[in-house]
Amino acid sequence: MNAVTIKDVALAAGVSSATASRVLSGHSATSADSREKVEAAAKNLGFVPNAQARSLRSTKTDTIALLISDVRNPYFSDLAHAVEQQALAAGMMTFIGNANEDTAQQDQFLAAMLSRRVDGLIVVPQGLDEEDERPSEMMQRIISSGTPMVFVDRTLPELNVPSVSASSSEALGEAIGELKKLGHRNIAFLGGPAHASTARERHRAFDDALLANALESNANLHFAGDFQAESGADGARWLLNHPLKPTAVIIADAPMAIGALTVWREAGVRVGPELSVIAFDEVDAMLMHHPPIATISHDLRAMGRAAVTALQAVMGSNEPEPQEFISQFANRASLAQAPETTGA
Amino acid sequence: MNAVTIKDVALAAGVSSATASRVLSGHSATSADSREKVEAAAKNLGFVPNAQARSLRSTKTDTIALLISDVRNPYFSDLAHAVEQQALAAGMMTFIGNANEDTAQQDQFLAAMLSRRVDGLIVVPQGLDEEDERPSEMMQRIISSGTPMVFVDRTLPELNVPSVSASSSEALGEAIGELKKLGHRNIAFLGGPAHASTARERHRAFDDALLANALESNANLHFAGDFQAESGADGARWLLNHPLKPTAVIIADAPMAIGALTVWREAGVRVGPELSVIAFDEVDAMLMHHPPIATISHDLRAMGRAAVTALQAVMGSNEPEPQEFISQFANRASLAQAPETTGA
DNA sequence: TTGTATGCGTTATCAT
DNA sequence: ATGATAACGCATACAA
Repeated sequence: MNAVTIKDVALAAGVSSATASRVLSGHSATSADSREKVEAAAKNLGFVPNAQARSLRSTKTDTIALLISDVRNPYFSDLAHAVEQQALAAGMMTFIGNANEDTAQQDQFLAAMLSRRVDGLIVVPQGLDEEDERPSEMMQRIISSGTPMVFVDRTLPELNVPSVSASSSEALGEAIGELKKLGHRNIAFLGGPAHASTARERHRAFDDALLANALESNANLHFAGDFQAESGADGARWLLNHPLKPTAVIIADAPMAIGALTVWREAGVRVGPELSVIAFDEVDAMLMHHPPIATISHDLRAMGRAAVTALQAVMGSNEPEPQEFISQFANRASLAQAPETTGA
Repeated sequence: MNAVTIKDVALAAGVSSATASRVLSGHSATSADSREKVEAAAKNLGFVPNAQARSLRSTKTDTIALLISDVRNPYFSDLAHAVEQQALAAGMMTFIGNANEDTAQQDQFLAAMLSRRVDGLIVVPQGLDEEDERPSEMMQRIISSGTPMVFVDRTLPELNVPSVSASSSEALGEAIGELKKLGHRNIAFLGGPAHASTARERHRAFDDALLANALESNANLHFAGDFQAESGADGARWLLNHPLKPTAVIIADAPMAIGALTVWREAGVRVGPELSVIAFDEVDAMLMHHPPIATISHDLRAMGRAAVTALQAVMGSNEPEPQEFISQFANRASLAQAPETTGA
């Protein structure tokens, strides 16, 4: 059993617990002699400092929390990896939590982190409450607690929390331009849930891109999903039955794209020749698909790093500069000439 | 700023901090009257208990740690998700850590968890030290600290730690049987690193399955990778240049499979007709591939749940029953008749 | 440079 | 059922 405290170490080293503490935390001045003795004793006894006691006293934990909305979405696990590595380099541990696209789970994790007095929070926020359209009580509690927090990927504009996000306007402009050049006119959009800022941004950018390319925006060509695979499948079926027979489609995230592609495969729709597909998020599954799916993606490593940097600024009570990353369009074989149709 | 402690709550409620504590932690008997007052005051002041102080005193954290070897591998993020959900149901938080297939990172995370006095550990262990073939010092320290720990997925046989693992013998038996029926004789194996027990188990089961199907085992048909994509790519090139011209291949995990499939695609090798492929781990990318890749997989949700249950047994100082999950073979279009060859 | 003493926020003990 | 008080393990102000 582990009951070895700093007192035991001090005793074994023949010094006071204060000296032992000073040696082990490496701060104030200590003599070479005591350093040697204390370090030997600590190693000998297998001393593991109690982080609870330490940070209870020093009011810092050297730990940040990262809340993502879906661990199983490779997009977010990439982001998590980037954040973790960057935080590690800055000497901080990262607690990764999963909201599961659910506000209640988000709040539970945030409560646990608040209770554990993490030094800061990096959050992919869930949306506002459906009923009263306000941020969750927990969000407000965090803010009034003064715990440093930044948003990453998504944001809640009404909250004035520094955010690191991405802009897909340019990429979508390129993408739609390419589709138009190939002869597509009816382009559908399988979007995410309106409560996610990224979903709204992508939808808006889609409409803007149509406009910029002198194509008509048609609300009937927008399907509202929820960023999960099942809703992508629903969207795929919706598209197959659509009276306007769209020849191209943009899909707002990878899980939805996977759900949709599965349906189209089963329905015998040939992606590329019969239906041009562009998906947000460049994950393995997009590249393994035959033909490879054209994607719009961002540099998640950079976003993760930027989030940590922004958080550090807040922790040092500086105002971080708002960061926006520009998405990239990658053209691939899933785009092809629009098939001849009787439609517009 | 958040400086509201239980004392503030007690003061506002007009009771002692002891009573406030009793109400808020829900244990001992309290009067309906004080319960009401304390809860009101706590809510009012936005009281968030300090978990550090709490567990410093109570020597429990209601928190377990889960160490996986690669967050970005969907296999492990599925496992993480299952563990987290099950732990949540049991009232425990989960700290997820990432070893990045690296012993040093593993040990760093374990040290942090030990220092934070988690109630228990669920670990996908990295292998033994390359030089002295012994478990890392940190592993030994954990064991001698008496912190409850179970291994999941992989194990270290020399350590006598309860483990939850999978057996792929049956599934590989079926898989190889199917390949033989299709006329394959030279079947290659792209394996994982010998330090991972799962890699050894899969390799052994592969050899056994050849034997059981009256096929010859040939060490030259085994390629040693490291479970990462790049080594899968190397393995794919190795296979293309192999003198025996294998017509079928088993790949030990999803990242390696993705690396390999990418190489074969670029080399113009038609998976299925020209090369039959079976991959461990059923992830999206395997199903999106054209043709869909036959897989051998286990029920990760069940494994995750079993790991939590086993850990709870250890925490209650019971010996958990060793658990072994049976892998499933899923036949798919990536298997086809062996092409005519001049080889054996 | 080192030791003594105090406090971080909470819960357990021992009274009442 | 409740209150006063000590204690958890560590870091720091102060004194020496």
